[in-house]
Amino acid sequence: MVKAVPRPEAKELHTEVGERLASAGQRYTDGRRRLVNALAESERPLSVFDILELVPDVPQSSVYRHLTVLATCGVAHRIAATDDLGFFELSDAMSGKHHHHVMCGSCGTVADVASSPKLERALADAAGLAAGDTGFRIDAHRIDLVGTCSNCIDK
Amino acid sequence: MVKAVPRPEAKELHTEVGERLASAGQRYTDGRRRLVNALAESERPLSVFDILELVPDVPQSSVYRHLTVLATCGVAHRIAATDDLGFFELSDAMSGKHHHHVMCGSCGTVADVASSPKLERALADAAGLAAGDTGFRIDAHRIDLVGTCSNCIDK
DNA sequence: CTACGTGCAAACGGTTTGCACTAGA
DNA sequence: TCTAGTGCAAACCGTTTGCACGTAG
Repeated sequence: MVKAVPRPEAKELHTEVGERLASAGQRYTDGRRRLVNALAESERPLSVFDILELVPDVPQSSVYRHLTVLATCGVAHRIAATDDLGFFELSDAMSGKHHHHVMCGSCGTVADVASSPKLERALADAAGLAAGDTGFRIDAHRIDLVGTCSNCIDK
Repeated sequence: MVKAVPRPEAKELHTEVGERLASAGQRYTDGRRRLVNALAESERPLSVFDILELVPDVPQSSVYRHLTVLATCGVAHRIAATDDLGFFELSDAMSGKHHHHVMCGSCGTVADVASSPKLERALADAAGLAAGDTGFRIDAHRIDLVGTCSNCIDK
């Protein structure tokens, strides 16, 4: 089963988001609040299509604009999916949990997976090696497990 | 520095690709051969734009079609980039090396990074956990280190 | 000879943007 | 009041596809 990732209290979350927006010279409007709620209440990343279903009275273009703004403030971010569809979720700083993703290669569903200290340690080592090899400064990592969801296995 | 990932001999590679295509009822034509060469000779994944520069006499639509066919045969595959641009590379089965990627969040450049036994072990554990948590069957994994390339650091 | 491959140009679809109007602080 | 937000519709751009011709096997 997919476990719901624990989120901070709704009030706390909105305060935090409001502050982040304010410090970027942005307002926390109703549409943005509803969008944040949709992301917070979902236990998995949402596509823009999902969001439009959950918040039908916000037009597409606004959803994209809001997501851009929220991403700039570090509130939300886009995750790379298997296909061309973009998925969005609240960032680790908001949800309070560092995690990775597992995605279904068949239907494109994405779910969250908690990380582990062991994995993170191994990743830190890998990042160090990569930095030496390539001259990159490594800022973050992304792990996507690709598989088949229980739904698609049945078929 | 980015190390060139060792590839099998050019002849071997083309033989292998030819066989894979044949068993899918596909022909190994000149355009496809040139495309495979471009991918094999590059030490990093290529965007379609890159490919069009390297193989200018193959039209865009053919590049996409070839990539689709090669992906179906397991010869090449698309990797998820930070932005919306698609990058392609020969699959591990062709290059003989399992590896991951490091990508520049600023300019989008992607480079290859070798994996390590330690990292792979940690990943296998993580995959096991994820399978239990989510009911997914895990088939593959993808690690992308996100950073800034030496070129962009200088700026 | 026949099915698959190729090239062109038009279509597609997710995302972005220009513009005129509204509303938060 | 004054700047940022919003909604609509059109533009964008990477990718896909239909069709007629070419070519590998």
